[in-house]
Amino acid sequence: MAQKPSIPKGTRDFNPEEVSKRNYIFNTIKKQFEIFGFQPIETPSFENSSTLMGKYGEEGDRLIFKILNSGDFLSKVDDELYTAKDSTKITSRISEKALRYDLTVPFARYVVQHQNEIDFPFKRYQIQPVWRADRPQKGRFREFFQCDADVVGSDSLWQEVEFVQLYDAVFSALDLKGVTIKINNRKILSGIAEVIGAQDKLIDFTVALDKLDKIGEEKVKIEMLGKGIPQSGIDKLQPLFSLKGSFGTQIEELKSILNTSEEGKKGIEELEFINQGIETLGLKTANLQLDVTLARGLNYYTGAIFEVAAPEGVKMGSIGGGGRYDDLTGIFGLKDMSGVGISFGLDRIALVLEDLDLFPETVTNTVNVLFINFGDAEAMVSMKAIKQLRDNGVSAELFPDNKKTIKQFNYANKRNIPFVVLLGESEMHSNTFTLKNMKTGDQESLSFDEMLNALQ
RNA sequence: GUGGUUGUAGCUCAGCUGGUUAGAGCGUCGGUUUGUGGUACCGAAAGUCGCCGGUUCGAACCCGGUCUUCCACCCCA
Repeated sequence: MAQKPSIPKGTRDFNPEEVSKRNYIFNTIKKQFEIFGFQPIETPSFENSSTLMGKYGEEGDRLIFKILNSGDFLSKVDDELYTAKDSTKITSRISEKALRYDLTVPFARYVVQHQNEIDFPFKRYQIQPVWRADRPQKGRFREFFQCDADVVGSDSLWQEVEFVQLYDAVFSALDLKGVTIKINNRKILSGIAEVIGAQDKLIDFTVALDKLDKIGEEKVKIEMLGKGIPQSGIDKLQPLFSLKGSFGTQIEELKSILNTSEEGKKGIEELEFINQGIETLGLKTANLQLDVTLARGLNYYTGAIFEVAAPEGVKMGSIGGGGRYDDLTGIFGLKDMSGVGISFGLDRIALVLEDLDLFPETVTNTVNVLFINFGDAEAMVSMKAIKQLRDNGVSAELFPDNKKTIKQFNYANKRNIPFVVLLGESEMHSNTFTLKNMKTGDQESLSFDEMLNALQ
């Protein structure tokens, strides 16, 4: 055997069974998106670098796959730049395009570019692959699918309520019960930072706070101190570390912490509105949980922040995330356009469903009936019957080669084909079909119409 | 990007402290007179032991690099 070919790290091939399973998830999500009134769009797999660079922070820029210019790209690099070996500067000269990193920024670009054709509020969904030059881990790939639903052009909090409902609807439809939808609000985080005198260190503060359940209270405090947050401020945070209980009790606790911060109070109001909406409307299988340590996507989120955790006992990073971004289209020059959206991590959801064995048995499509090949004369008659079966919506096929019957039966077994038709010399003469049920082993001699009836 | 980990037939793995022609199970293919299967029996094919280089009389095994796997950090779906 020659040297084995391979695929780049963090990418995957999908076999027929895997594709079927993934399509099942896609279709379920898509159906709910449409039921909720979202419309599909697609954007190119690569964008101008200038569209993407700088939108995800320094870390994000590093993880964007850059596409090398065509032609003699080095000719644009002068000797001085070349000798300096400054990767960042050289990159901007030799690469002007980059692979899509997420679906939100391209969507913002889309909205700005097509603002005159769009009827606002615009509810769009988008299911496409994205690429990140990350180091792969379990559930972390360099090419993966995101399923995004966003609304732009409305700052109504009913949208947030709707997105919580949408998460619940999708995960319920997938029979993935007990997911936790965590919610937080950027304004609360800003408010806390304000109260403890660390407005200018919001990101450092939240990054540290985000690690609370992972590294514990003490280490979080140490990290905050290290980032220059004063001890007096950290002391004020004390009630936050022991924040527990229901949505309502946590809100009360937050009110007392944030009573001096206007922004913080605004955040609390927003959370209460969303929570009240959800309490009244109810959720099918998901739980909504306030989590003040949740701090994702702060580079652009301005209000609500969402993250979905798999049901307890499943070891997996978040399977969904999202939030409100008042200023997103602002970076592309369109002011005062508020947006809010959520994302489903298809690949991780697939891993979780696999883990919990939640895929329906019927997801894998296989042909319904295989005709055994006994030679060209018989095959011709078989093909006529197959053509009629197909015209009637029955998936059927002929084994292409006149191999030993035992081989043909083995093939049917391996492909999980439920029915086999034997059409040999005697059937040809009597104008009948011997239909065998491969599960039960039963077989009977039928006319075409009887066979069609049995297979439909 | 940092630190660690993994890599032997299609798949899952074995291979003792480096020593002659690298093994097993499953799968594949062929056969048990090409009209009946998923279970039986017989037989066969299949590996530059991830790749490159080094140490050694000799390396799947030791050393270095590189790629890959998985994990932690970072970040994130």
